[in-house]
Amino acid sequence: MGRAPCCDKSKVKRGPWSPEEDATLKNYLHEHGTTGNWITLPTKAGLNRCGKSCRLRWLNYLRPDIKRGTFTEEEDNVICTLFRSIGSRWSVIASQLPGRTDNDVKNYWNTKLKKKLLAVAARNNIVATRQTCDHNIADQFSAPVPPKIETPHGPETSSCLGGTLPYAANISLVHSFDQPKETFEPWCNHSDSKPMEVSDFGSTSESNSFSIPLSHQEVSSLPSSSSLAQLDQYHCSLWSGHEGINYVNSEFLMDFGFETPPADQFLLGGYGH
DNA sequence: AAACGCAGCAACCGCCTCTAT
DNA sequence: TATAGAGGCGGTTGCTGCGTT
Repeated sequence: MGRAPCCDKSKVKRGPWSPEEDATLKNYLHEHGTTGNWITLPTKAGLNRCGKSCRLRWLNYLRPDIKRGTFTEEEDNVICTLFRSIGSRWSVIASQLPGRTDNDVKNYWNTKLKKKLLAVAARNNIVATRQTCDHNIADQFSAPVPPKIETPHGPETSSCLGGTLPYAANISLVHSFDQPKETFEPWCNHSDSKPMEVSDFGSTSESNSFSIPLSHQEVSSLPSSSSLAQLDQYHCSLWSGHEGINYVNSEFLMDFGFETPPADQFLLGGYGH
């Protein structure tokens, strides 16, 4: 027997929100906040809606800090990078893009970015069929070794979608996933690297690392097969750099329907160490 | 002008985790 | 410790508008 639904769907309104409903919800939240209970909120606010629907409407549309409009190239880079590193964890990715919602990021990925990446794959002569080439694709994205980026200011600002080798390929997961947690040591090829916010990613800052905060829930929700589960429970740190890079290129291919590579393959294709 | 196809996006569904009891 | 309810999330659906034929 499954869970009881959160509300009687036959009695609540569904579908697109009217401006009046938006105003009602907005006004109520402005005056009372969520009071910690979305389920009872619609009744209190005088809305004939499911509480989850109210929550979604607020988070994805009515929140005052929502950023609209097209995604910038920097945002593309962040999405590509994080998708490759952590997969389709849209809420985590969105948390690194101020004003963007997980729904926005997810829609953007599904409708645009994925196609762009497929186009890149096509340009690299990657045959996007499961039958022919899991290994072929992995090869294509992990080799040959890309040229080192000479700038002392970290990676160039080229789009991850633009070149023959996506910019995001220059991102590394610094932890060795095979290491037991107790001996976990962030690996970084730059002694002067320090954490920075992903929102700074793509800047010319000398720092070329960033970290992704993970809640306990997020960590525990990782699939058991994911070596990310071995990471520190609150911070999964990533570094980008121009030397000694570990490539995780095959990871994002799972979005194209390919198997997620084994954890140890995260570190394949690196060079310089 | 109508029909059709496609892209974009808002919204829903159902599962998982957390938390209170 | 077990259980139920709520929150949160990712996957998916379906509506709408626009472009093409």
